[in-house]
Amino acid sequence: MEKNENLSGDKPRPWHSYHTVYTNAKAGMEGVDKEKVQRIVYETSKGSKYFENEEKKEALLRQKIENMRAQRAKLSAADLSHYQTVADRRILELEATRDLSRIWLHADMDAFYAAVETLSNPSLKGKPMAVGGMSMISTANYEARRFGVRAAMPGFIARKLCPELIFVPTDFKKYTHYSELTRKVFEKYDPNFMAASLDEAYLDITEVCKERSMSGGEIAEELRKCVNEETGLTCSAGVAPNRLLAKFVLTNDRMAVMTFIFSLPIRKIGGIGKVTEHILRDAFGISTCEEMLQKGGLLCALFSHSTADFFLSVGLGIGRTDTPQVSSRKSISSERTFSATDDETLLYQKLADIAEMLCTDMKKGGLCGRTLTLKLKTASFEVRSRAVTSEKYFSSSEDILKYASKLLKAELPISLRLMGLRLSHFNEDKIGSPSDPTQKTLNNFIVSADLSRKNLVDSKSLGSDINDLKLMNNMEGSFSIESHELQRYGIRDPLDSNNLQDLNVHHCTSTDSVEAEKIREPSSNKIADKVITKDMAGEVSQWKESGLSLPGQLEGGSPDRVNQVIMDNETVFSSEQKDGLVWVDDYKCSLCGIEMPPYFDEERQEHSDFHLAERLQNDESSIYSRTSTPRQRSVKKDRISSQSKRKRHKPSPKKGRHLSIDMFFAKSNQNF
DNA sequence: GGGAACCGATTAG
DNA sequence: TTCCACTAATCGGTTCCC
Repeated sequence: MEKNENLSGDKPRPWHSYHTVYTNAKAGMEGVDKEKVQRIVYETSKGSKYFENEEKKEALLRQKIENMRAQRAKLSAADLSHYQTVADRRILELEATRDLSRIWLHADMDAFYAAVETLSNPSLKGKPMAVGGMSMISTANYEARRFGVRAAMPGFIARKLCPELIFVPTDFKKYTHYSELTRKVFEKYDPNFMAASLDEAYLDITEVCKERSMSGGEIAEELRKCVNEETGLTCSAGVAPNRLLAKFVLTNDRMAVMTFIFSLPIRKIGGIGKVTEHILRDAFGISTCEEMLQKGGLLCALFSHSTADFFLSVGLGIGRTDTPQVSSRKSISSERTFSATDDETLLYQKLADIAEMLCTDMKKGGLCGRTLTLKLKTASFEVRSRAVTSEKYFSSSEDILKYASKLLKAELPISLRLMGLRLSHFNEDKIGSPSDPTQKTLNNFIVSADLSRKNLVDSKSLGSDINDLKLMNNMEGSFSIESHELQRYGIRDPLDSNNLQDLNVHHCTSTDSVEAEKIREPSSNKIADKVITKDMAGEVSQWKESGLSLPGQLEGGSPDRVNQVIMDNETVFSSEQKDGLVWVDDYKCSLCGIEMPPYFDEERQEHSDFHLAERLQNDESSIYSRTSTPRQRSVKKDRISSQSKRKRHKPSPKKGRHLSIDMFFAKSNQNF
């Protein structure tokens, strides 16, 4: 059946062009009929929205690669010579940092979740089994892997590959228990070990090796036995001079490292994923780590400092050897997938649920944040994010939902299959402690100063003459004036309904100072109803039609909350009175005499904010006048909504003509 | 020009 | 029958304000 279809197609083997990660080698997948797996995955996916989106992404990647090839072709002989010199110098500098004095061990539990499930239900032994569900698999045991089934594969595809596959739902309580048992073993070898996940850890075993006069390999063997005795589970362990290579077994000898790394495919390196692999291979002909060094000049010419640095380090087999300080969490998020819908009532209800989930997690960690990011995945699998930063730190579900609703509202109408909320920019203070924006600003100042210093140190060793590389990013493509550029010149599209949204956000934020104070009132501490009723949804559309901001009732429905919200509304709609401003004859400012027609809504509001700010500045008792004026805030928010507007006109600015050299390498400087 | 905020993209488990 | 998750981190680009 499948063969016939393939034969009748234009291309004899169309699945070959469908790049998935499922055919990559993974433990237990040796001998898998890759072509068969690839074909089944293709046939199962073909025609779906997901598939179409993947095709779009691949087309963009091909375009990006073409673009890089074109840039590469533009380099003159002089350029190439220059960047080769840059690369050579950088290689020498990196080589000077090589540290062969440490021994790092990487422990990785074998098919962890599946193994734990088999331990608690021995009847699963020997049968193909996967932990997860029809939508996604977390782990597959080795019996299932022989069929091509693997982690991060949708369950329904896995079932096509292996019809007798047994599905076991995830049970994190169980995995956490076993994880703790393994960590007790790890602690014996390195009290400061780095846990990479529930089933993975990096250990600096240098001291243990010295104390016991044992080699890294011997310690690794002992640790594996110990883990097995304590948990009944098996694990793999690699040993190397640094964390970049700790998944392999290498001695602390430069030649051993270089010999090994040279023939190593780049995809084996942590931080190099599917996209980077394709770019390096198709644009530069780089497949092995050795080629990273051979083509170092090109990499320095066409990539950023840090990226080129990472590539050269990979070519040299140099990775991190220090034990980083325990870093605190930087963000917390919650997201949920559901059947795609454009029903606004339903979307607001789901948003309220997610806000509640996030709030619960925030409370567990005692966290407060001030930047809320709304993540959206459309019915066609396009992913977007929209963020807003508040002057004050917050963690209540009411506050989360308030900001989230504003962000979502700007995207409507839309058909979504996923929504998520992330809170970041944490306050170090715990919930319940008095909120003092001035103090927090100071904290932020100290933190950012530290970060700046760190970045400075990190980049100090880089050659400054690579700075001009950034020019390369702007070389491609022609320019035309688009919506965002119009925005830049202060020209607004009168037909853009989002101008109203700008106004909405503006109205709300211009009163943030007043509202923020109110939110701290005891009444706001009460838990509000999270579910938006149909009636309330009706109000949503009413407010939408009116082009005014969402009233707070829609963001929390308890009577206590309603009182507060009414007060908020008063502040929203009467801020002009509060600063004493009246538009004489609906035209002239009563305070300074400036003339502004009634339809200059936004400009009028900003003008009103100006007077309000002026007044607040005179009021020394106002803490907000010491940190950020309403004028400043309103401008910020205006920018936020402007950006949203731009995206709506041009959903993927990076996907169009402005194909610059994007960043590809997260984590590259962290773990290695 | 530097910094902050926002956004999209990549990676990993 | 089911039809591609969730959490976290990071980086480069862009825009805007000071």
